[in-house]
Amino acid sequence: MARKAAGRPQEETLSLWKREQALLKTLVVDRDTEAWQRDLAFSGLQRVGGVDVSFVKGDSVSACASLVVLSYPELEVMYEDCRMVSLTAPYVSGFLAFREVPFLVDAVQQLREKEPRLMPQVLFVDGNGVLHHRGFGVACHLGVLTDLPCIGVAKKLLQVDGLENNALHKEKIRLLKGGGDSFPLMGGSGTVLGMALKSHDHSTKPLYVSVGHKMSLEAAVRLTHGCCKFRIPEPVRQADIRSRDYIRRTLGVQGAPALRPERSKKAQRPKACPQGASEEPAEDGKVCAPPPSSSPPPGWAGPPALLATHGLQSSVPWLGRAEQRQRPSSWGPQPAPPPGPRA
DNA sequence: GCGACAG
DNA sequence: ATCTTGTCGC
Repeated sequence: MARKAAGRPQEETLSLWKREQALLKTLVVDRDTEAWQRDLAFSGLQRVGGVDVSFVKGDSVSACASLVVLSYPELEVMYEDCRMVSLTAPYVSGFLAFREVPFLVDAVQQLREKEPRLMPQVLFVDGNGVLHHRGFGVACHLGVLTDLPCIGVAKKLLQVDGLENNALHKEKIRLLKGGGDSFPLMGGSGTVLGMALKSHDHSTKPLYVSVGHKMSLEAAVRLTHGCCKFRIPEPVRQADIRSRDYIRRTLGVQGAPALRPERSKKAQRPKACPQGASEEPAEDGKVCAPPPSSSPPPGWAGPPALLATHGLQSSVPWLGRAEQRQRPSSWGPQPAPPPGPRA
């Protein structure tokens, strides 16, 4: 039943994915768009989110996608959502978003519908933003589709555009003094694609931070440092820990290494965690900062419309209209895309 | 054959 | 991403 999401996609699929990335890339905003991002203490920032996808050992399709929201600056978990999913796309370097982003968008969408007040004001994404083969990594992709500020945080340097994890690079890392120290990662064209950040005093390996969406690199690096109790930013670390625990709990009992659809109905219940003593009626204009973030200009139909203009259909869902969210897998043994400028 | 390879 | 226990150190 569960098709394998293994093997390399056909060259034509990769070509379509590249076009999709190129189009959506035009929607990326690499500057600060929110007031709190420019404040030295991030005043106004109250909720930071993190996403991650963990995998089942011997299974190439089963995984757990998680979205967590933590309070800032306390960094305490106030919302957690873990769900088992069946991956449809294989992992291909440079196309990570097509494998993981559909489920993350779904998680954000569900939060937006059921607990809008817990919507994070920024999302930390496990992977790169503009530090990418074509300048559009998973953090940009998720940012554009959710319209949320996003920060790309990778644990390893993606060697693109002239960037190399060579002796010189390693030496620069060695020269980082304490937590918060960083150095720019300049691509061949002289553009700064990201920053290598020593996330805390006793960390040897740096973090590779890059802009995802709606935030400047400077603010992204500063906030990343501000969210690190350990090497990995707490939002992503919690998403990782909890998604792995979820897999252990789901597979631990009943032994068999198989997915269990019957039980998933009851198991995938997101939960809002009580925060300190804030269980209030909460009317709209309370202590909280203004709703999520700005919306696209009126008349703007969103990413799907842009793609349609160019004869493409979204490979991942979008949070606009329900009818847009149909079959996420359009790259399988499907007929043919709508008439358009194909090779 | 060799090197690269976010997660 | 995952494979993997104990061990050394603060």
